[in-house]
Amino acid sequence: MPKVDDVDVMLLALLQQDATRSYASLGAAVGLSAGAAHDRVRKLRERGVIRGTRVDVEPAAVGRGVLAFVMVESTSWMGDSAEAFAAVPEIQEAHVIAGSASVLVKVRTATTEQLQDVLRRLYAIDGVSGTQATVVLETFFERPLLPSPEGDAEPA
Amino acid sequence: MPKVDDVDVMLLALLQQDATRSYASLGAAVGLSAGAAHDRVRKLRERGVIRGTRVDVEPAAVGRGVLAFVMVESTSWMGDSAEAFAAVPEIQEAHVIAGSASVLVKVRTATTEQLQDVLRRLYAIDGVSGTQATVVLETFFERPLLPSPEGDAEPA
DNA sequence: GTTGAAATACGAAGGCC
DNA sequence: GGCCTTCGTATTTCAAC
Repeated sequence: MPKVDDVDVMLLALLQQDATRSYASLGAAVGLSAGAAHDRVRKLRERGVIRGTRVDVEPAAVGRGVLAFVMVESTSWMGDSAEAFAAVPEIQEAHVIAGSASVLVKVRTATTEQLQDVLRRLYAIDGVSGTQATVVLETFFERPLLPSPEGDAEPA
Repeated sequence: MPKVDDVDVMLLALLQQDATRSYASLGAAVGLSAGAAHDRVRKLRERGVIRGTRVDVEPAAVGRGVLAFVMVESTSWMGDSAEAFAAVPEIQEAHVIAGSASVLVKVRTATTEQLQDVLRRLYAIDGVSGTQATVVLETFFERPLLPSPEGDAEPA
């Protein structure tokens, strides 16, 4: 199984910024033909490096303007509780963490009342002994993993 | 300025799952022609409801296998420090929060050594008085805002 | 990895409800 | 105003080199 090389990383960075670009312009940016660029991207998809292509939706526009992070404390091992958290649709992310709390979840709701209701449903999960919610006042930024390619890929 | 209606939400949900779908199949899923679906999606982009289209990259494949959340405490107002956080490329998200800490950041690095280096750079930001890092042991899930359409959109 | 050709999808225009 | 159909064009996708 081949590794991700520099050209692959460049393609990934470009596609993280805008996945609607044509393979022709993609190839031109990294010094490849459209066919070769297409082939590389196809292989990145097959290998699971690219997990999918999705639109980025403004949360407030779909009634999810309130963002909060919740530390979920528990009395028992939570490693098998993924589905219990997934059953709460307002939870966008759930991570098992090292530290005093067991699980950290990222929650988006329309209102703080709905946030409170999510906390209630979190308490209802087996083993959950407490929650500590932190409401976000302002999001500085949310961005892709790879840095945007500022200089072009192909110097003379 | 028109609101986002039910059909729009369905389109957004489908495009959050897979933005490579054709407008024809998209339209079929919501009971519209390809042209009408295309028109709606174009307007959603124009209005900023769709902020962009991006590929979802497996972090471990690009040397970002370590995930941590860091609470950044400060002695002064951090509301104007967005660029200072943005200058650290390993920071994927930065949010101003209510509570004892001032800023919550999501960090992805290759190793815990690099995570330590990020903490060092956070301390170097003006006004930062302390950090509290929480390392993620396992990610249960990270998913789009809108629930996946399970039943089809067009019952007989 | 490149080139070239066929199938497909995009994106715009015009008419209809 | 929103939706449908049609058309020209660009893009994808696959073949052979």
